[in-house]
Amino acid sequence: MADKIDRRQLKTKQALRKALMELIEEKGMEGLTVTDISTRADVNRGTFYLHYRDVHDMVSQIKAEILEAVDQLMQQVDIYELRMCAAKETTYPGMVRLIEELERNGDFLKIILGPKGDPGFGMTLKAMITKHIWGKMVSHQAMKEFLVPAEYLLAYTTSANFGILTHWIESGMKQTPTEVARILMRIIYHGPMHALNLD
Amino acid sequence: MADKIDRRQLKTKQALRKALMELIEEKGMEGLTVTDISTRADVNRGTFYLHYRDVHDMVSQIKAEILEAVDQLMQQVDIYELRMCAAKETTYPGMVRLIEELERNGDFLKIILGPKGDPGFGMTLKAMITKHIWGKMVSHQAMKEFLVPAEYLLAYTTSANFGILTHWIESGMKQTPTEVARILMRIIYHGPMHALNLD
DNA sequence: ACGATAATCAACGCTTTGTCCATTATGATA
DNA sequence: TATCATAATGGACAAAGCGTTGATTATCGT
Repeated sequence: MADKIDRRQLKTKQALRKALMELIEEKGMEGLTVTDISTRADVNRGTFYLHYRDVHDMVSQIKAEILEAVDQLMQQVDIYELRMCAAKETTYPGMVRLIEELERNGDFLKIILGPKGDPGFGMTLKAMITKHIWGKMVSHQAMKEFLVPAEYLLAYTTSANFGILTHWIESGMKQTPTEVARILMRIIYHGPMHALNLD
Repeated sequence: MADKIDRRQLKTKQALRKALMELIEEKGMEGLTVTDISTRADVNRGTFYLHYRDVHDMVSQIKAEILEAVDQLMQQVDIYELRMCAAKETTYPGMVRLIEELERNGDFLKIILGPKGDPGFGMTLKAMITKHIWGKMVSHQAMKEFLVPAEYLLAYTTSANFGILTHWIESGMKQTPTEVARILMRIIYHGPMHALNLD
């Protein structure tokens, strides 16, 4: 962290990263080649190998950065506050911050979560949601007799909320993070049926 | 369809397909090579090209077959019967049939829906669920004022149910199709909160 | 200004690809 | 069963990408 001050490395890394994003957007992840990336970045092919082992390694590093940031923000979520805010029909600030972080990486996420992206990334995100949010909620309940196995309930809620977020991202992030947070909280707290206004 | 009676073609196709599944299971989709497949299948590499354009094309054909079958079964789902069965706490036969079809292709689905699989396949499946089941349900409701945009409600319910199915597949299909159908119908009809037994 | 090191350039052997061809083996059919 | 059609084989081809190397040049930090 301390000795990454050489501008030459930064410049080529930025160039490579920019080229990667462009190429992924144009042709998807499939058949993405080192030659392509370095050519597009106007960087010698050999130089690529001074920074990354291969294409997969490069993409992995970017994914790791984003996952790290998201994990930190999720860790700070307080379930009690979350429920309180939901009851009061206000948006929980921690959730807004989380969604803002997603928005910040919108271009990459849209691709990596899209049809030509990396399913493993989405699964890791889902696992985070379970770990930090829904897992805690369910375990908090006194272990009553569930009508369905707890693991399936977790799969349900986690997928549902993840689905909302990916829909937002894939449909072009037309709502503000605050609006998305409100949608999420309403469905989370009141359930989908109530959101349908059927009660 | 009528002129596919040459056993030679069938045999090599089967061999190639078997080899593909084995290799995917061992090394994932990444770096899957024509040479690998034909070698494993004990088939001349040139012969591969008599049947498929490349690896991607081969996988696509298998995906298409499964999607075709699933689509047909979904098309036959009758929402009214589905709701009736849910109310009576019985399992809707059409849904069981659907899940049985998934079970039949379990080995392939587990890989294609897994972390190294093809995200596009899952998205297509989700789109089918929306089209055949949840889309109809929501559009059936008189268009009341939803508390959240309808598209997000669809994203929620579709992802949720898809999440249950994938969890079942990824965790090794330990429940019978009938059991999964019951889990699905309970959560669908009563909502996740009721499934938690919190009412 | 100088030493360190990042980036370049050219070349290497290697693997896979997709496409040939002539030849052999096998299935369908009369 | 004999015959014709065609599926599969084996071998070769150029093209492309890979990962690495060594000598050289350019740029950075101090």
